[in-house]
Amino acid sequence: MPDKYNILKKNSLSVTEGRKQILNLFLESEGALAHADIEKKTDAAFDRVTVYRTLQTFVEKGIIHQIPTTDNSIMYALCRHECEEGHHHDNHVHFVCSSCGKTICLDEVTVPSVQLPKGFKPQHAAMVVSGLCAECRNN
Amino acid sequence: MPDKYNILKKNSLSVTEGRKQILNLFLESEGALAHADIEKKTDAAFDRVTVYRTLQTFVEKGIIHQIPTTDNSIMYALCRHECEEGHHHDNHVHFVCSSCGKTICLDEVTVPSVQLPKGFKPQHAAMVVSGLCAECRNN
DNA sequence: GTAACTGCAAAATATTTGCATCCTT
DNA sequence: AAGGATGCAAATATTTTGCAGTTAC
Repeated sequence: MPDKYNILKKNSLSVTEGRKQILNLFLESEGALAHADIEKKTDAAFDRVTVYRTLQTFVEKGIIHQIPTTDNSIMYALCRHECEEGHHHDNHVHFVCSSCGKTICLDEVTVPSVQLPKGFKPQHAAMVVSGLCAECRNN
Repeated sequence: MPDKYNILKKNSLSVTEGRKQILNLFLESEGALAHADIEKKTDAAFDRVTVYRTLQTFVEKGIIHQIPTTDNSIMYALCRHECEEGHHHDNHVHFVCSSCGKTICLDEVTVPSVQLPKGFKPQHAAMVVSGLCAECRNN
């Protein structure tokens, strides 16, 4: 099982209180988190700037990945599979529930490849599906 | 061919100078535009607030659609096909060139459907592919 | 001890809201 | 004339930067 300490060490990052707690939030959360979520969940124990910098560092190291949104925010989620610096493997579909608002990584659903028009050279593809999650559907 | 006046009329919007010019930008542009692009291209002829409100109105009416990004911005592009209020048909793949930065609607490439885990009910899917566009590839 | 990390202050940017005025119909 | 749209001012929110002090190794 993933361990805060080892994840940080493996990425040659100093093990600090802030990084441990923020990483923990991701490990515990089933869904993706936005910058604002992290501030709330840590009860503003850390400076807003520290949160920005921590998220940026985690993305650069490939510990978390960004999920595109349509509302001027970015969602972040753990990279479950092997991610290295500069080489993310967040090649899975993301789901946003329009009822509860949760953003979930569907790790087992791979982004299908598409045939692009002549000349285009694809490097990365992201897919976000919105709708009702299993829980909200039954309410 | 699409006509500014008719597009606005059809959506029961008053035909004003700002709306005509902003709509024109979209009609002329081959790619998607961000709020900032519009300010630049109109040479700040309109108040920043007017641009916000115009974009919001256009999205609500289904004249343009939003393209999700991973950088705290939203790109907007014309809905080429039939879009009605609340019912967008922007069911095509978007391409972002990592070299020139352009965001392009690949109207002819449909977002493939994926098999979601049990219980999830999909309503809408967005797909953004990044890589090199046809032009940048040859440079 | 040194390099890396954090917090604070402040600047720069971006977005929203209210209201008076102007324009479209 | 009436309702809708715009511009301006101002409040709010978000993100970035520099630097000094603190912490991890």
